[in-house]
Amino acid sequence: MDKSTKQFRKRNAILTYLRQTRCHPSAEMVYTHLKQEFPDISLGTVYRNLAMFKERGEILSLGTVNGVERFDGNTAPHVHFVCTDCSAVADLPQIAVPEALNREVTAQTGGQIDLCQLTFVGHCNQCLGGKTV
Amino acid sequence: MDKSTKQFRKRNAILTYLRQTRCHPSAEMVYTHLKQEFPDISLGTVYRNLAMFKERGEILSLGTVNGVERFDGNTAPHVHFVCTDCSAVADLPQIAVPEALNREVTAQTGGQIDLCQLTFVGHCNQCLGGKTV
DNA sequence: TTAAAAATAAGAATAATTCCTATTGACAAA
DNA sequence: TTTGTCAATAGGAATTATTCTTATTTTTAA
Repeated sequence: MDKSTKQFRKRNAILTYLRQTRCHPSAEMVYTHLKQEFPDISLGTVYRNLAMFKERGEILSLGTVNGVERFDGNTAPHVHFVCTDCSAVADLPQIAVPEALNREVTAQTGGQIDLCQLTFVGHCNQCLGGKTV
Repeated sequence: MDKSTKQFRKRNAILTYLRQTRCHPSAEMVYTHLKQEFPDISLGTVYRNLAMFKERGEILSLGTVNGVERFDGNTAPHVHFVCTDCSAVADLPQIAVPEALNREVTAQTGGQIDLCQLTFVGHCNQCLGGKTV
């Protein structure tokens, strides 16, 4: 199976876009973007493929922001900042998630940890009014 | 304004339940529970009051688990474990969120941090099959 | 070219949440 | 006690995000 053929054009475009962008898009945002290259793409295709990639662990769901699910093509562990005003999601690559926690949590719960999400929620500089007076 | 009057019976019952329970309920779960004491309560009332408490910072939204928003009456910073199989949400009071991070994130983003959410996502002991073979 | 399989489009269906409007309950003034 | 007013609520309609279904298209293989 050569996944680079035309057969998977749209599917691949979805994954490629998620890996390139830094906006942590929603299904709707992915749809709007791909519409430029594929005017006949359907929202159902976007949802279906996002669910498949998520299932396979090729992308991550960041949970919902103001009621809309957001995705991230960067599966490496990193931290996010969410602005509840404009719904922007930004990476905080400088902040490290303490790694030892996974083992500790596994020990405490007796369960299996798939991923660890650290998210700071607040208001971004822009929404606060721009200049820090 | 005396909020302990009959006038706010249902509103207070919602907050009281959220503070007492440890199940991190959804709006539906709150509704089902309060229905016992208030058979004529409506789901709209639950949603409206949850939104109000959240707005005021009296409760927290933990984000969605399998598409359903979950709430927490415990506003003290603490960590959660989410099972994506049975949608259970558990507290991990032993695990501390590194406090110094808030300042660091504020510095990096130039924004304002309202809260910091650390969530471990995986499968609980029970859903894994119970016994650790 | 034809058949079979996978991917997709389109839109219907569903589920969670929000909105709207009439009703109820609380309280103060008469 | 009655009446007026205002906030809280019930009930259901409306909305929105997401999933499901079915027919069509595309791809690959023969």
